[in-house]
Amino acid sequence: MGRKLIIILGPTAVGKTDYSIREALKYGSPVISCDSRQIYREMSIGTAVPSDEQLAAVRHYFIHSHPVTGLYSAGRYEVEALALVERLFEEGHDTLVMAGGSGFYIDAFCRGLDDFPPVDMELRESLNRRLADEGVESLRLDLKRLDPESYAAIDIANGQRVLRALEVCLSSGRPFSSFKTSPARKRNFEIEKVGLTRPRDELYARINRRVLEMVDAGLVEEVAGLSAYRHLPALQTVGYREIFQYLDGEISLDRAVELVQRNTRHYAKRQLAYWARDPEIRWIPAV
RNA sequence: GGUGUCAUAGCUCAGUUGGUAGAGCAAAGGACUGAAAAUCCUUGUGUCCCUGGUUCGAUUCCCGGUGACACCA
Repeated sequence: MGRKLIIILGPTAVGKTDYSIREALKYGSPVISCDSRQIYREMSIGTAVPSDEQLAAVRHYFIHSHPVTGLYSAGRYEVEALALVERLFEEGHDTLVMAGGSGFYIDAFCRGLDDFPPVDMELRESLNRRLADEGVESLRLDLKRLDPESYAAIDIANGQRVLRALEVCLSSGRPFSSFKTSPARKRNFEIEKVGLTRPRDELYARINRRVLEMVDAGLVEEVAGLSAYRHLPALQTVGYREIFQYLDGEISLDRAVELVQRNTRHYAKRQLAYWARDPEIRWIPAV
């Protein structure tokens, strides 16, 4: 019997959770979440994790599984999710269900990332300070010298990208580009990608409504309780940054809600652009 | 009912000494190899309220209409 893994993807608020639970029940599979924010233990309302009933109905992995204080990444997800999937297949599953909206994590899982050296956090912090103080140009010049190939290939207007390439060069003593071999790692199971779609106006209406529901459910309290962590990458998240601004007295609650709605719409748009070029996805209307 | 002000992009408005227009926001399109709900790039959107007049030419000036707002009755 061939082993198969079905990935259910789609923009935020399209209806992945309901659909994935139905699929999981059909195959007797757990749901393996692929969501870069729902993995965090301390975040619930603002990340729209499945409800308690849904979590009780089907076993979920990578929901509330990691602390916000630990640095997470697509690379770690690739390793951890692959190990889990391997184990579940060994235990006798022949069809598994994965669901999530983090396109980069899905790609890391399906195709793999190259092996880059581990990041020195002190180096990253000092580069971040340089980026803030001196601007991108400063980092750009170093990258041009150390790794002209990356300099030509990456988006040099993007400070985060320039910083990443440079930190790999500096910590390894080798050009960032020399690590990129794009191996397209083979997986020993079949992968089927199913994309859920809705008309744009319907999706946006669902997003707007869900943000209001989050506020009713206590989003402001959840965010207030996380203020000690607000500078961590995990909290650089739609729905959290805007509420922090409200709690700081910079904007009204109404304005914060509007911004969360708008930024969530922008996020959905970015997700759709990311997947638009993936020919492996079979798109079906969400119901 | 009278007087005045206004009517331009989806919204808020700027502007054209008469040569058919531009900002912000909203919106749309795109990039992506360990921060990815992050980060970065690109782009418009038009019966200039309607009729008529003056003019080579009116969104701009004039007459009338319609609507909104303010004040006076």
